[in-house]
Amino acid sequence: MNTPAALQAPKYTPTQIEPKWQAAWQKAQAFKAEPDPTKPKYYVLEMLPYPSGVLHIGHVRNYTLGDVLARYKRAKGFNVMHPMGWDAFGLPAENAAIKNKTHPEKWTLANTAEMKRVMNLFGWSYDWSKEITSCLPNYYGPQQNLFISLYEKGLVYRGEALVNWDPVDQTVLANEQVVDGKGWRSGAAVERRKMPQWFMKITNYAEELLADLDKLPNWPARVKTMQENWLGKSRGLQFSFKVEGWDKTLEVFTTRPDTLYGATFCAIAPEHPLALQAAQNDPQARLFIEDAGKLGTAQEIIDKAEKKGHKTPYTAIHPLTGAKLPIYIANFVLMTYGTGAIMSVPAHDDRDHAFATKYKLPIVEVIHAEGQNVQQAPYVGEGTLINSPLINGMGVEDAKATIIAKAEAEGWGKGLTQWRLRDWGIGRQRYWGAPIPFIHCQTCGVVPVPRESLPVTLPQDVQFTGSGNPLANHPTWKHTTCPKCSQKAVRETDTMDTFTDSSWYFLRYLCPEATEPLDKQKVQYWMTNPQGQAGVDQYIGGIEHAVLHLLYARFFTKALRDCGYLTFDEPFAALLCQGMVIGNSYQTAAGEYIYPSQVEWKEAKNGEKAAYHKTTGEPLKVLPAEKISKSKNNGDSPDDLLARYGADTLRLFILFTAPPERDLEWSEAAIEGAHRFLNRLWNLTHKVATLCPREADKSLARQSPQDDGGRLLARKIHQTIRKVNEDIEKFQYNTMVAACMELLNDLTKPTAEQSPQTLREGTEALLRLLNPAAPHITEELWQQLGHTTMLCQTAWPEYNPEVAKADEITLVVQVNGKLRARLTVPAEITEAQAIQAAKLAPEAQSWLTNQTLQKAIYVPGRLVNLTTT
RNA sequence: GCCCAUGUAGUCCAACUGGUAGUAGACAGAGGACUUAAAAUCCUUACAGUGCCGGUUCGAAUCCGGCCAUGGGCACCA
Repeated sequence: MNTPAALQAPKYTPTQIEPKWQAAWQKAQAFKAEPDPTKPKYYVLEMLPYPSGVLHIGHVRNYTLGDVLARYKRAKGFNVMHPMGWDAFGLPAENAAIKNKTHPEKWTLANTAEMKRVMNLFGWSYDWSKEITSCLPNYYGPQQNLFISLYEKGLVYRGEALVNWDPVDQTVLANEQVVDGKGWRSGAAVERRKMPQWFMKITNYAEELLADLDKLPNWPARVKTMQENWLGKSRGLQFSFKVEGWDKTLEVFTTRPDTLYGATFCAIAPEHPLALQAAQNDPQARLFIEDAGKLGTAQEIIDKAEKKGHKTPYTAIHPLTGAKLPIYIANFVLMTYGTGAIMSVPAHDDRDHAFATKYKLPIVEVIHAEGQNVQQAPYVGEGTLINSPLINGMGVEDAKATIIAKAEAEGWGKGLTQWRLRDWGIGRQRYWGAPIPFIHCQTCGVVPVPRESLPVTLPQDVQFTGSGNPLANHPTWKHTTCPKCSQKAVRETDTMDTFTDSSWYFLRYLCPEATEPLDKQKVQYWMTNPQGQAGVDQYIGGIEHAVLHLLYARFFTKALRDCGYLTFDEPFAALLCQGMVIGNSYQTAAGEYIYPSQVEWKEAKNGEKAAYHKTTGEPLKVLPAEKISKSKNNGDSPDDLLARYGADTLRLFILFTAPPERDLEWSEAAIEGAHRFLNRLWNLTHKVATLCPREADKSLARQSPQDDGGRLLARKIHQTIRKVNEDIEKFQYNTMVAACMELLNDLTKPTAEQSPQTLREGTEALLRLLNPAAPHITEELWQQLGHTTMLCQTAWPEYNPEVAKADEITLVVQVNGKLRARLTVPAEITEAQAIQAAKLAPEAQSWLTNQTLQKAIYVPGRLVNLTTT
């Protein structure tokens, strides 16, 4: 049905129109956001990227989701804040510095420039004047200022932590740098080592962090559950064992005091003082502790490792029975949890059972349940207490209370609320992070850097050898004088965990130029709502941040509130966690990761397909799909796709291909479909521009077309407007795009040309609905249709419920739950009429004859289910 | 190992949250039209499926229990 007009239309060339409109938006400053009391505000935020240098498809997904919302809300009349920046500190820059001899700052800033270039090609509607870069002093300086406020509030302290120590490189390793118990660079076996460390007192806020989850109805339930489990509030008994052969008592915490009579041994962490004591006269114990240390600090590794123990000469005296319980040093007990020691009840705990079986320790059943044999498998459920003189016959809860009361009365223990959450260790022995603004003085101790001397900046002339901490190794940087006594002193050489940078960036976006860390007025405008919930109105980011980043940012908000910077409790009023984009990774025999674009699939002799390197032809190992990451190179830069299809196609495709929360295995297979759709939209609009002259002030609703085709088309248009509205509000962007495709299918039917005015209205509505998803082509076509105001400054279309209303529905007739007939009935049918119609439905008759009707279930607008006896 | 999710045609996904499983929408396939031919475009169209086992219900893709597979997190990757 190509009309001459459509044939004459210019070809859709994204490479021409996309830069044109990007320039137009920039010239109009269309996305600039400043406080405006006359408009409701809307703050859309996407998680800021780590500038690896490659913008991959996961970013494209994240930022397109946010951009649809930002553009939609602008069209709805909101004053929209939509900023972007760079989480620019972190390990990869330092690794690159060691590998390529480039300075981390040079490497990082080159990466941000490259990523910003690509980001601009996508037409995301950011106000770039709000950009922050966390590795620059104008960001981390204010952060140091806030850090000192937190210190003054008592929320920062020095403590000790266990770290992965690489004895060859003399450096602390991140968990990801430990591979099979060895340092990834040096290959040396790691040692778990205790180090002085900076902490933030997040545990002060444990109760509030838990309680306030209830104030976040617009967060995904799964994220709240994960945070709740992470906080891990539990009620239990902390008590002490007297120890034979030791002058101190052994403190343990248990959530199962009811099983106290079932305790048959104790287990202590390899770093426990009693373990160290035992090691003094026992070389075997020393070896065991050293060996346990090789597991490193990662919980996963410790949990999965074979449970091992070493018996000490000490015994703990059971507080109720006086029994002597052997004390084992155990590789699965960690000093950083609770007291670093546990009572072990093998009959009713999985790990204890495995341990007891291995070392042939007694297993004493104290909770009985039918059909359970605790000698074979532990039983952790409810039951009746046995073998426990004080509490025999009780249930678990009563028994817990009784034991706690007894311990408190006799003074050997007390009931206690325990949290799984530990304080946040924020110090890093690395160069590429915000310097912790403190000075160590021999006489005055640890002294904060005076605020007027901030920022404490990183030195530029640094050697990156991979050995030790570059800041500590720098010849002059750390030497300074004490701000209190003016004596010679040294700077702290630890830098901050990069999670610190991302814990408050959403506030600094609102006032990137402010001399104070935060401009209270601006923060107040953008972060609070006269009615409704305070915080970022919609935060969007990957599910991988469900716990750490989001918990730290929540903590920071509460801490800054208590320091007087903020007036609200929670940073993010609503949260959308997009699913991961995952992809296979490809590895050469040498272990190098190859980008998917470099991979070619060829048929091998046995008929199966195998992966080969495109240029070298070398066979590649295909690894299972996982999160696209910079270390695995399993995501291509979308540059190539952009050049072939344009930004609008990519945006539309990524929205269309799956609902936002769902994980997505990357495949380009369906991208052609999105491109085809835009081409059809292009051709239709050019046809409409010539066929259907513009009648500026006639709205479709008032026009009420007379003919049937026109009326049906008008209905479809208004149903689509309604659906797109609903879908955007619910983030169902995939079905939103599908609805637009449906409308286009109707608009391109030959019959649509019989109602030119409706056809034009429909095309215009479609352009407006698609604008948030595909902003460039819709702007261009809007202009082609004769409009002079940009779409990004045009209000959202309204739908008319009268026009959208259906007048007939399909009524399904079931007999005993089985589909037997479909009837077409008027939309406003009553229940009685519907049941009557169902009983008379011809196709249902054979199922109803000689049957006695029991009841009729009516679901309005849907079905009637007739049940028989 | 522990915590949290997910599982529907050959593929990606719909299914108004317990009510017609697909004339939701696409990709791929087949056939046709147009073309000297190809690409592009348009038209027509087959196939078949709720991971497995059990339960609740008039009715289950949807709720419950168990299992399997996949993904995310596990505190120094971000």
